[in-house]
Amino acid sequence: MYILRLVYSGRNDHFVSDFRQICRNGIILGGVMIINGKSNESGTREKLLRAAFEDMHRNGFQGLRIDKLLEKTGLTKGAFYHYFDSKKALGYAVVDEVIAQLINDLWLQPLIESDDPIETIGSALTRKNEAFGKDFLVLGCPLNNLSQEMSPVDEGFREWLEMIFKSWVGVISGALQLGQKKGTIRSDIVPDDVALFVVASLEGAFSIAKNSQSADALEVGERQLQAYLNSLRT
Amino acid sequence: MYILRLVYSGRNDHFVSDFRQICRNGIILGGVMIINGKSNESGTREKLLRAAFEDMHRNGFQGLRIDKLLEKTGLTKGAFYHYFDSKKALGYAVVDEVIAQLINDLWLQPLIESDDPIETIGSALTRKNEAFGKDFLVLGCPLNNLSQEMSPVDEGFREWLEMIFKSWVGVISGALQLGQKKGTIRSDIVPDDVALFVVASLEGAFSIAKNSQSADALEVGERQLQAYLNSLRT
DNA sequence: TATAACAAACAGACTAGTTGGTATGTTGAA
DNA sequence: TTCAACATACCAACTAGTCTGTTTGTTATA
Repeated sequence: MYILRLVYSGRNDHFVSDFRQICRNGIILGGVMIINGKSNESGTREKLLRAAFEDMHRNGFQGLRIDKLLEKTGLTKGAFYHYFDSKKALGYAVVDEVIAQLINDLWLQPLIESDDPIETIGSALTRKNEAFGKDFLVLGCPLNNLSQEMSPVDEGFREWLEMIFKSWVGVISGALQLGQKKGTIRSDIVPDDVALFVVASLEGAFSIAKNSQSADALEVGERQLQAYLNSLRT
Repeated sequence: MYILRLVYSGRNDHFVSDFRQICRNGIILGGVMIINGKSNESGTREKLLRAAFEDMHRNGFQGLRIDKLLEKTGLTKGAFYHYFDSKKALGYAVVDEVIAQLINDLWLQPLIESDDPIETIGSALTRKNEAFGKDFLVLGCPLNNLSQEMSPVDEGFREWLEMIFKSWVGVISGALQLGQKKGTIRSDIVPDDVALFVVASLEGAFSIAKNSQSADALEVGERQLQAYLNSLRT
């Protein structure tokens, strides 16, 4: 297992090309880096991380209770504070090692390798629904949830999550730019703007689906998004 | 001041027409009703409500602290529990009397009276930015925030907020249907789906703007949304 | 191979501070 | 005198974090 670490440089053109390099090299390059880390042998840390992710997904970071986490995992305070300095450190680790990973696996990697961004986004939507069960429907997008909750409260969370959002938008934008170069995407659209709109409408649909606790909103949103994306084709 | 109370019937066609009636009559009709209520004379309740809304907007309902609220308003526990049975009752009241009101004033009423939905949605976006300052930018949409936070945690909140969302989507859909009848909106689009997509993309843009703490995302989102809406014109 | 020295990986009781909520008292107007 | 509208003191439950062990594995040395 590797630990993903994205650092956004702030310049989109560089960002995307650098990202491509990283994925080949697996090292720090330009604005983005991936640090290869080794997982803990014992599994205790991973157990805590996974359980914390689940609880945070359901109750938010502020709703996460360490005692409940330990009860759930069958571990103790000693074990917890051996691996994490504080509750906040655990939260950061979840963002760093779990949520960033999910976005990377589902969206970034496939898009970086893609020649047809619209087709790849569509397949990401499909894979999302296949990979994640009802939990993600009812509980919403972990990235969006945490961002909503923690952005006004904690600057550390906010910056980390913003980085992930920007990576996501940046990669979609890069894919659209590539499409423009190849002539498959209309040249009159602004890739950065469209990419942001894609992510926004997706997160919004997620949000409403979470509220209504049904797949309907998500399906409708994705269908409309697909229609919108198809209108970007030449 | 009146207290808005929306009850969604579940049928969109009925919903919209009924809603039109209510707004004329100000009484209970069909699936939706508005109950005229009188505000408390003393102002203490309103002071608590307003302060609670601000705190909930910033910290969420679970982050709202009664003690802090009382400190802020200069009131005491006695005053608080005189007007509200519990913290949750206060939360419900904020949804019922503040948030629903905001959505109603900004979106529902204007759209119900509108002949040109696309133009009206655009003007709502403009008015939104004028009426609400930076708070709404950094703190996000109150409806979306609370929905995100409370939907998985408390069924009461969830249902109330879902009702507001459905009213919002329903009214947009109704306006689009009217546009279709008048021939100003393309007949091949599905009003319900488009309406949901509008709300979703708007909430998503709000969400990302909140995370990045800048108006950029919101402006981009709204611009893209406008472009999308214009493509629905005949 | 036996053993001392040491460190990582926990276990579990305890604490200081916080939180929503209650019980009882006071006051001013009708 | 009655009652709404508060004020104040207090409580029980909860919560992140600490402190002091104990067990288990590793490593150096005789």
